Amino acid sequence: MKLEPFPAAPATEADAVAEQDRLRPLVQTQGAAPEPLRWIAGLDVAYAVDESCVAGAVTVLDAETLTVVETATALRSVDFPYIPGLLAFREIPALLDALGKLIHVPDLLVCDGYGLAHPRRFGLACHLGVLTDVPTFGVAKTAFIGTFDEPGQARGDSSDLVDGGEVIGRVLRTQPKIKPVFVSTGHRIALDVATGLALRLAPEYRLPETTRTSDQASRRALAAGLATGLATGLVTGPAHPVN
DNA sequence: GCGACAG
DNA sequence: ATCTTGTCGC
Repeated sequence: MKLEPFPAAPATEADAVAEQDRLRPLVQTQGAAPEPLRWIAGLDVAYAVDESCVAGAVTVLDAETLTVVETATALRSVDFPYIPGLLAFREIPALLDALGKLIHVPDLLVCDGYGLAHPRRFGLACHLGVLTDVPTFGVAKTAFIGTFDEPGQARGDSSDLVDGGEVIGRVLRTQPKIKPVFVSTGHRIALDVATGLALRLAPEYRLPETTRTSDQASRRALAAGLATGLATGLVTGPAHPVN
């Protein structure tokens, strides 16, 4: 897997937007399920209470059994503020660090958040996909942009997420009568394919096993890190506060 | 102008 | 995102 070194955090919000505009043309919005599909990676991050430190985690699941075969984590100091639409700039550094520690090469990356269903059609899932060139899609827990009709109440029911007259994602009910999740293409995979995979990854709970396991891994890594008093050896990316 | 706003 | 345990309900 390609692992482009994450460029220094943008110095300004405008620079970050420019970076997204520069990379957006590289996104591939179509694609069948990866073949072979053996290792599926789940990615998530956990923040310290003051959001000064972030723990990124990647769990690799066996595509057949959905059991975790490997976990990699990385701690970083946070060098970019949370700005809706620019989430990737604060989470990707830690996630790339964690991906770099993997022994298994993922055939698919499942992100926490959005891909094309983004103000500039370049959410975290697209960004990570372009940087790694691995098929990617995002699964978000809450609405961000777009409008949609309430999907049916059965597991597997879904409806289109629409914005500006185009379908940018899908609202998917992974469990009967349970609040749906939002699926959107990240890179090299079609929305229908991503939706099908997302459903497969959530056979028992509302969220895919990929996000459940990586969420837990990131929290453990953060807790362990804070306890170990890593306040000294934290990987600090080139500091570039915005505003 | 005002409010909303992935994690 | 994070602060947070038990508890009501199927």
